[in-house]
Amino acid sequence: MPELPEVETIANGVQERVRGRRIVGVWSSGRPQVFKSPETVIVDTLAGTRIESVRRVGKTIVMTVGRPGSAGESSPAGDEDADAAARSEFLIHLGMTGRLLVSHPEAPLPAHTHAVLTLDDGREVRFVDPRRFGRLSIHAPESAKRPARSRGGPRGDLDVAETGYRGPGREPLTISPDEFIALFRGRRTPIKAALLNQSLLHGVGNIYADEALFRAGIRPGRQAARLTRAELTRLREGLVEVLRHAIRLGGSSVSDYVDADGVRGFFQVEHRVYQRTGEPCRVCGTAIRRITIGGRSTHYCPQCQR
DNA sequence: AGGTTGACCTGGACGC
DNA sequence: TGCGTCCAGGTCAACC
Repeated sequence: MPELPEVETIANGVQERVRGRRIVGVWSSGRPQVFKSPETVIVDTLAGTRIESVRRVGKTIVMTVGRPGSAGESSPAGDEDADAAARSEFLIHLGMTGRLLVSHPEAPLPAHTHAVLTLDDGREVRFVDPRRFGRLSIHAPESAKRPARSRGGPRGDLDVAETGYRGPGREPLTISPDEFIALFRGRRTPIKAALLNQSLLHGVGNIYADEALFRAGIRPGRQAARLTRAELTRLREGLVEVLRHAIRLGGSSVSDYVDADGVRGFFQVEHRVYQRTGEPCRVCGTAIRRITIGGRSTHYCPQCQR
């Protein structure tokens, strides 16, 4: 169930713990389906690098590493291309059950561990995923194929943003109201299915899609293209509200799933409809209904959502 | 091309 | 107790 808020919390928690550390060893399990890039590429790319940052893009954790000694760490101004070449991005997708742990080496290795990064202080970053829906890969920087000069504008940090991993869709937390509305123009699919489409908005999964539709008072089966501007405006607001609320809750419990060696659940916002089939709506008391849309269980209040 | 469906996985819940 | 069955869902490939 890691969706945007959980992934954001984990990325922040891992970054606090490992930023600036050097990766002195890389181990992988050899489970083929977990590795979207060849394991040898992952090992060769990461070994000996320094962790510069860990951030979230959609549902993906992006670990940016630099190769010390080359231009990576601090190069003279005007050498951005060399900078980009010395930098790589390690993409970690947690799938359904993936966890990214920062552990001391003496902590027992959990079952279903697929990759371990050993840091220069002895700690380990461990990727654990029983169900193996998670994916590990190296993002090939686009600077290599980028045309000589990208369209004007200031250089520097912007350059990193342009060449770095951008994800398949738009960011729900920063997209403008007009751009949000435009995403659904002409979409004949149910709004619930459109919310789950990562090439439109990335980061929204089954839980927050249901919760956002409830807050906006919209039935999940409504055709996306038929929603009014007012409804889509409410939907964006409901989505941002529930995502931000979950991120706030996650901040206080981050150590439970970044530092823990045992299995812990992700934090739960108090769901209003998700997995509350048959229970009374918290607003009107009507029994929450469950249907299937796009092969996913979908929960809504037949009274509050129209 | 947009839309829809099923496969991939395993642990946990449930029924008998 | 133990076995079988079903369900959870993010993403991708295959199909319409």
